[in-house]
Amino acid sequence: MQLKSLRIFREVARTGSFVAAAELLHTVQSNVTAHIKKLEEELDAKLIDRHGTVRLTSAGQALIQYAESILSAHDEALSLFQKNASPRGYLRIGAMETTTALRLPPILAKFHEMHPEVDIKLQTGPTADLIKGMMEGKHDCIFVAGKVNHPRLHLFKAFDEQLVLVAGRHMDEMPEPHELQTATFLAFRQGCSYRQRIELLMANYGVYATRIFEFGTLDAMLGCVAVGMGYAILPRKTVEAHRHRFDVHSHPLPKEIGQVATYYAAPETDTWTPAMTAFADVLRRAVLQPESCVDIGSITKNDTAVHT
Amino acid sequence: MQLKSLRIFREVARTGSFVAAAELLHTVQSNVTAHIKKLEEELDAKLIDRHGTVRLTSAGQALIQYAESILSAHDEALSLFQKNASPRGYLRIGAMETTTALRLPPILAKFHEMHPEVDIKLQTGPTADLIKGMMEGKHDCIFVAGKVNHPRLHLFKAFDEQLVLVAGRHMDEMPEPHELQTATFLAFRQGCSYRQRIELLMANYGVYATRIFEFGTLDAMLGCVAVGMGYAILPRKTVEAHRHRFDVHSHPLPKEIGQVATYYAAPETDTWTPAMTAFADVLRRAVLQPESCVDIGSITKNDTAVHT
DNA sequence: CTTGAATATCATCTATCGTGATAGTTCCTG
DNA sequence: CAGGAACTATCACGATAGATGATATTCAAG
Repeated sequence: MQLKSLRIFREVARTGSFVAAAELLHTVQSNVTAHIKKLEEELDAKLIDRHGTVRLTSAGQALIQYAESILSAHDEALSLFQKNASPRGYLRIGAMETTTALRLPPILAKFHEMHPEVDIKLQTGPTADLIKGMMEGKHDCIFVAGKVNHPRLHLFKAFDEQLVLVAGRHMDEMPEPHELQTATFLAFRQGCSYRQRIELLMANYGVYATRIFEFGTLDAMLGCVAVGMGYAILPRKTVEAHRHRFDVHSHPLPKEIGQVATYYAAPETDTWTPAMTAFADVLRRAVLQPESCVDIGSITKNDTAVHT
Repeated sequence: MQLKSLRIFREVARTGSFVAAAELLHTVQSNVTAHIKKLEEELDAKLIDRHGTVRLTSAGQALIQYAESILSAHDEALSLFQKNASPRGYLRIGAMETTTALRLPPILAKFHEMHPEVDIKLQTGPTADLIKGMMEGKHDCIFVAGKVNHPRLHLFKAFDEQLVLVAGRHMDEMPEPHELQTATFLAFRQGCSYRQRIELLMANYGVYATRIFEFGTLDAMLGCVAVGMGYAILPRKTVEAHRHRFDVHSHPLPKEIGQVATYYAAPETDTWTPAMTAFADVLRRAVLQPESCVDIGSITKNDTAVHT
């Protein structure tokens, strides 16, 4: 059985005529006859009663239901890959907690506005998990800290983040090494690249054993930092965006440690669904012209200006 | 896009190997490659990541969902026509009110017991409507009074019915012509063949204008006959089956009028669904060996023997 | 770097499909 | 009932696409 045959069969059933079906499907009548005949032979049942008026037999009526569902699924599948059509289906994005909180909302909003038929599935996790997840096909694309050194990867820098040391008290300058050595650090769970920065920072100060508490969410972490539980390392914009809710203070990290880029990574473009292509377009445009998107970072900066 | 290609694609996705898929589908590896390649060209997207381990890309994962639904519908359609498999799908039976009430229950019960996966749709109506309905494809098969003189019809006698004159009072012999002439007859609506018998009977008696009330259901008709509203003409077994509920009396009609056969009619066998074939089998067996089926007629005959 | 297992490519043969001409229906009309 | 119109079936042929086996290439592990 062939999809072509089912298409022809359906058209014959709809129009009630072999000739009409042939014209609508841009072929000739004899071809219609041949396809119907082939179907009938395969199923060993007359599907169409051709005595005078063309009508479906019982067998034909039984088949037409399945033909409809097969063909509609087929049409849907085709439309999913139609390049010029509005993209549909799923888009499974993986992103770090901080990126999700700070950077993605305006971009996702813009994307959803432009392509409302795409179902977005956003999953957060540390960089290492995200990369693994994408390799295993669990994410279509990911936002991670730093470059991913993997061949055959579509990769571009999405955001520049300035990391700061966050504490519950005001800091005029970086804390002394001995102070940091005994301090507790709050970080996301294993795999978060910012966490590696903590260790890098400590190493700079000659400190190698650090006490690190793990947190799953940004809110929990900032809440604990605010009450003085310890230090955290986070993007400056993230801290600023939340400062109106948490009484936290920050101090810039040395440039070579504090500068980190968030990259957008996805498999090669020829494996993309149209939804992924559309998302990459929106993302690229938002990154190049940040003004065109609502930047919640800048809004909250103004907000918090009142509080600081 | 072709069903074959989707089958191959699904198998590759399941097994994670071109070679394994080829073996399972009884073909060669190069053919698998070709089909996948064709799909990828048609959709203009890489569906499978062949680096080391074979895995679906985002595009592949998007497609596989549709492939599954297309193929499962296809498989269902095929199984519907599989001759040796247990029949499934719909069976739309049309039958006269009296046949439905008296003859069909044991047969339908037997059929349902043997083929529980078939959905039976039983519709009642007068003979003329049933024939029209079947010609229009609304019924798969019908039970009608008398032969249907149409070529290309599968037709066989299912039941012999003995028609009787039914009244609310006892009749030692046929009522006198003048009695019948002024009487009211109760019949099913236009198209019922038993109704024609009334007119035939009247003509025999030289009566041409008869007063006929129309009823939609057997119960309503018998109820009205019981309270003396008029006469009815019905199969003897039908009357007997209901006599314990209605106080009605009957008298045999003259043989040439009273003898009527119920025929089973369906389009030619090559238009049948397996469900229809199975039903015809059950029916034929029940007709040939009435004992093998529970005969509600005979049961109620014993029941009513107490009442008469 | 080599090896083995897997996929891609290629040439070839075969089966299938689409086409146009023609033959055979059915139904309507006079 | 004959003739014609409209439709479907059949057929032969050319084009296309599919299946196959041999061979080349790729990839990852040792």
